[in-house]
Amino acid sequence: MSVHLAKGTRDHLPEKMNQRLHVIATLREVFERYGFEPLETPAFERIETLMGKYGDEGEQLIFKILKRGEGGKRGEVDQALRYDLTVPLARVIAMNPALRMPFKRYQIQPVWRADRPQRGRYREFVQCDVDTVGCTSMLADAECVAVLHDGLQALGFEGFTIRVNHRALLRACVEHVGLGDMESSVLIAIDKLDKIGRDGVNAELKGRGVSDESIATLWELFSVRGPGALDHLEALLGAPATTPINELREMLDAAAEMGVVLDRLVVDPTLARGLGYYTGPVFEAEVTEPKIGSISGGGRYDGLVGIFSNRQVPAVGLSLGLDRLVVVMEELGLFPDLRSASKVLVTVYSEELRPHSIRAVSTIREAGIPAQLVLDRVGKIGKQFKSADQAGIPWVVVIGPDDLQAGTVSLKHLPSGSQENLSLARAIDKIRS
RNA sequence: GUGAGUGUAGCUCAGCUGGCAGAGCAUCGGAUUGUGAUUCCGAGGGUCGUGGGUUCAAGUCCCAUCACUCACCCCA
Repeated sequence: MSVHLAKGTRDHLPEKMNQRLHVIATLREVFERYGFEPLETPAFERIETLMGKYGDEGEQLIFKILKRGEGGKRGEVDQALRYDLTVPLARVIAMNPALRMPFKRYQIQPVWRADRPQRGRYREFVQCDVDTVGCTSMLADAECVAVLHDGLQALGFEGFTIRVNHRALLRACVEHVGLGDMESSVLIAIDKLDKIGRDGVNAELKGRGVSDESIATLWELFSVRGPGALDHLEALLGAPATTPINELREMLDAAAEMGVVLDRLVVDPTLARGLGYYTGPVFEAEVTEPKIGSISGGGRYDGLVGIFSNRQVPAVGLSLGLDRLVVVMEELGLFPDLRSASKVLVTVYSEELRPHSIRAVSTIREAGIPAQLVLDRVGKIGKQFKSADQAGIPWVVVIGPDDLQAGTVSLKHLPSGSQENLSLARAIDKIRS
C-alpha cells in the first residue's frame, strides 16, 4: 500500500518541530511583552458564522463539513473548518459581552483553506494572530505595527518592510477619479502593482472599462510612495481624505515613539489587502530576499464584530504566517542549531558498567540538564560517539573501568574535541557553563 | 477553478537515435576492542510512480491514471 499525505498538508518531524516551536516561543514572548493574552477557539465553526465574511473567492476555499446522518448523504453542510482566526475572535467577542475592553488577545492555531498548494502555501497552516478589540485609538493600530516589527526583529529578520495604507484613503482616491461604484475591482487591480507592474495594472483596469483619463489621474495620486505620500495625497484629495490621513499620521508617529525603525515603515498608497472586512489602516510585512508573498498582514476592521452582535465594536489586528516564516527563516539561515535539545549523551561502556551510566544520567537530569542515555545493546564506544555527533549533542560522558577506579567520568566536548577526567559534579558544572 | 512541468536507490540527480540499472551524498561493516566529525578499504540498497499499448527488446516511444512542483486566481 502506498501512503500519501492529504494534499497541502505536512508532517512536522522533530527537527522541523523544533524550528516551529522556536518561532512560536519567540513570538509569544513579544506578544506577551505588549500585554496580549492567549486565546484558543475550536477548529470548526457553524457554517453561518463563516459564510459572508471573506468575499466570493475566499468563501469557495472554506472546507465544509457534511452533516452527520441522512442530511450528509444529501450533501447538506452545517459546519466548516475555520478559515482564519479573526472571524472566530469576532464571534467570541459577540458571545462574551462582559469581557473588559480593550480586549487584547493572541492566538496561535491552524486554519484550513481548500487552496491549490504552492511554495509557502498549504491547505493547513498555522496563523499567529494579535488583535486589540474595543479600542478606536490609533495607538492600538500603532501597537500592532510595533508588535509586528518587534516580532520579526526578534526572529532575526533584517531585510523586511512594513507597508502601510488606509482603506478610507484608498476609497477617497478611487472616488476622486469617479470610480466609486466599482471600488473593489479597481482595488484588486491596483494591489497587484508590485507583481505585474504598472503596465499590467493598466491593462487590467482597461479591461474593466476604466478610461485612460481616470487611469492617468490614479497614477498621479499614487506617484509618491514613502515619506511624502501623505502630503502629496492631502494636497490632491483635499477634505475627503483628511480623516484617514490624520489617522495614519497619528499611527505612524506613535509607532515611531514605540521604537519602530522608520526605514522599515513605508506608506504605500496602492496597498489594498484582500479580505473584505478592513475599514481603516492596513499593513503588510514582506521580506525582500526570498520571494514568497507576504508573511504578515493586518489592519483595522471596525465592522466585523457588529455583524454578530448588533453593537459596533472596533478592532484592529494582524496575522503572521508561521509556515511561511519557517520557510523564509530556513532559507536565510536564521535558525540556531536546533537538531537536539539534549546537551549530553552518557555512553555505556559495557553491560557490567551500565548501572553506573544510568545513575550518572539520572544525576545529570536532576541537575536540570537534558541528557540522553545509550539505550541500545552496548555497541562500540566509537559508535556511541558518532550517534551523539549526528544528533547534534555537544557533550559525551564515558564511564569506563579507569574512570570507575579513579572515581571520575570522562567528559568530551565534541565541537572542540577537548576532553578531561573529572568528578561528575564538576562535569555537570562544566556542561552548564 | 485555468495553464505548464516533473516522477529512476533513503536524498540530489545522470541515463544519447529503444539494447544487461548508474554516480555523488547518506546508511552499514572494517582499518581503529576507551573516542565522533577528517582519511582509506568494502558492502547492502531498485516492480525506473501506477496501469495498459507499440516492439524481438521499453527507464527511454504512445495512451490513461495518480502524486508532486511551478505560474495564474487568491492569500499567511
